[in-house]
Amino acid sequence: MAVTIKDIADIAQVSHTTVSRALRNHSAISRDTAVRIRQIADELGYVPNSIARGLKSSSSHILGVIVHRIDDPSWGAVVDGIEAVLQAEAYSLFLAASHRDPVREKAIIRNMCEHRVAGVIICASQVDPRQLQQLQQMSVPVVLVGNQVKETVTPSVGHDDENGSYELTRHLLALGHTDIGYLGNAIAGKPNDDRLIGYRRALADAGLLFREELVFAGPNGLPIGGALAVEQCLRLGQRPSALVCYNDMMAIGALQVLQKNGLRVPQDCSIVGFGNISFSAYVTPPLTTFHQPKREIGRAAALLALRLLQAGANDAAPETRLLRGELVVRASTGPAAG
Amino acid sequence: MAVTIKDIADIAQVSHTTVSRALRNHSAISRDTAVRIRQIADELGYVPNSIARGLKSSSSHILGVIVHRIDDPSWGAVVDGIEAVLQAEAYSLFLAASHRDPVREKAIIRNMCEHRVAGVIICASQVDPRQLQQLQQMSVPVVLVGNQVKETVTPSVGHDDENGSYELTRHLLALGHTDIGYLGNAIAGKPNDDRLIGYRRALADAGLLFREELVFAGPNGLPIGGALAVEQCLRLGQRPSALVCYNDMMAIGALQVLQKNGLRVPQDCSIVGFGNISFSAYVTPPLTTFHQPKREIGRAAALLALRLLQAGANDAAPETRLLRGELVVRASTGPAAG
DNA sequence: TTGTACGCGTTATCAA
DNA sequence: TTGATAACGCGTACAA
Repeated sequence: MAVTIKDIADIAQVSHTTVSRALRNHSAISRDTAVRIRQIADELGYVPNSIARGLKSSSSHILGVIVHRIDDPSWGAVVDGIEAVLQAEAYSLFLAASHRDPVREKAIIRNMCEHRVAGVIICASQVDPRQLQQLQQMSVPVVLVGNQVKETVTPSVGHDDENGSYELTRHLLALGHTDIGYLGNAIAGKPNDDRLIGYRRALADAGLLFREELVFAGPNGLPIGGALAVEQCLRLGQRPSALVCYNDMMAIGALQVLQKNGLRVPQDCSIVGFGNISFSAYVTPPLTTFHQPKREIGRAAALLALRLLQAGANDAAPETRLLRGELVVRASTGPAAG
Repeated sequence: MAVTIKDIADIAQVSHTTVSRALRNHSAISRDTAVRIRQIADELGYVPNSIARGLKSSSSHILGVIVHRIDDPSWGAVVDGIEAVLQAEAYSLFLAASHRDPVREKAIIRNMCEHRVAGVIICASQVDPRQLQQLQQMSVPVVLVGNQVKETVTPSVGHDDENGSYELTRHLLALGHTDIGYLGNAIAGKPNDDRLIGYRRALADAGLLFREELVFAGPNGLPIGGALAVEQCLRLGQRPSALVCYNDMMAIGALQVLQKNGLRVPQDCSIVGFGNISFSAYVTPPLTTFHQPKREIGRAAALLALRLLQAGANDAAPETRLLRGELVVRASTGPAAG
């Protein structure tokens, strides 16, 4: 059994109240007793029980974070940013992975409610609105990261997908490309839509027609998804001189397929990713991409969540912050041939 | 304020004791009242307070996990494996990142003690023994993953570094290589030592002399570390025909430098990594490496931790499990020239 | 400056 | 089958 303030009180010959106050630097305690009590506490190896404290104060100092997968290079940095803020603010982090399974997601949210988390940050999830309701009913503030739902009344933090895609496409246009394809992610929802919109807007701004036949969709956002999408593209006889990919992983998969088919990148086909995951710099050729400030997004989400739960959830203006990234030009893009 | 069993009791006109029993399927409760009470609980949206339950039962159903960084491709999968087991066993996961900072690490462990975690899993950390003592004093079982300390009395799970390195080196030897270099990680400690041992043993078994001048150390286990190590190697005029790298990230960095210097891989120099991170398959050429069953390691660590805390920490035989991986041959290795 | 008494939400013991 | 009461460890009015 762990040491309690009562144990300390017995030894110090005072009441447990006095011990409680002494350890929490309460004003109305004589210096002598405070010092004496702290020394005893140290000797006994006293560690306050935050479960008891939480019960009393009905606040857990825990934030829940839900991701799809923990070993996902695009989200690890976001969680790392969240964790950094929480650690600085003496909050703890409850992490759970939904694996895109609604049943699991429900169980996770239930579990977090049972543990009375002070807030929840949900990453890139198409959350069932009923789950959110559950949280709101317990007046647990929720912050979405990389919101995937169109109409949102929930505070969220993300990056400007449309802008990123616009800049990437503009980069290719500036290199003289006119036949630019888009390799999308069929299961991404809103981010994919937004990136497609940015791509189309850039084309339009350059006075180019949008061509439906240059848009392909992979079954997921992994290298295999990019590989399948580009294979479909090649099979249909399309040979765009440049490809905008939903993300870096898909671009990497597409890159491999192009090279396997004897196409040189960027001489025969330029290619851009999205996200600037660390490995995008290490493929051959290094990938031109759009940097998402992931750690910053995580930090912003955590700060927003903390602010919401301090505000008492009453004046929770459903704020949405979009952080901007920046174009990272590497060697996978080059001038259009001819 | 959330709904409590007392609220339910008031409405159902019973005592809160009865409510507690009804909700927990206690035997001595009439079917009628049980059903009635459960219905009221549902209507009110009752969610049990596990803080209160934890205070009463002095068990938190929380496991703490400490990693260096959350966005680390080598550890994400381990944590994902841990999380999967915990979720299945209705445990929650407390995640914290130490960033190799002893001060942070201390604060993290303190925090976990305050939250009365049922157990702690520490990943790849050179933990200060005094911290472990703190945990043991609270009789919190600890499981190490990828133990970095030589003499261990703490249960741990890991992979067989020496064996992996041995197999990789043997693969190169079988291809006819005799000048094989080793690019180590200066800050890795035991894993690096073990991998070096495996490399040396393979050389010895093949009747080759170990040559100190073919061993180089990078300042870290990142691509830049591999790049610096191989640059040092080249600068010193050494031209091994094959390189064994501490891990995949270093191998990727080294690969880039070799190619930048006009050396073809594998024709001029074969190279192997370690770990089989997902991206090792997507560099050019795809990397020959040694697969570590990371998710399995995570699962094993979680299961071990749960077993220890159920055993009551008395008969905690300091078990050490080493999972074996397997050689993954890709295109970065080829026959020795000549 | 210190102590008494109570409550946070739940479970367990004992009695009815 | 149900209820009254105590207890988990801590914080805090209120009293001394």
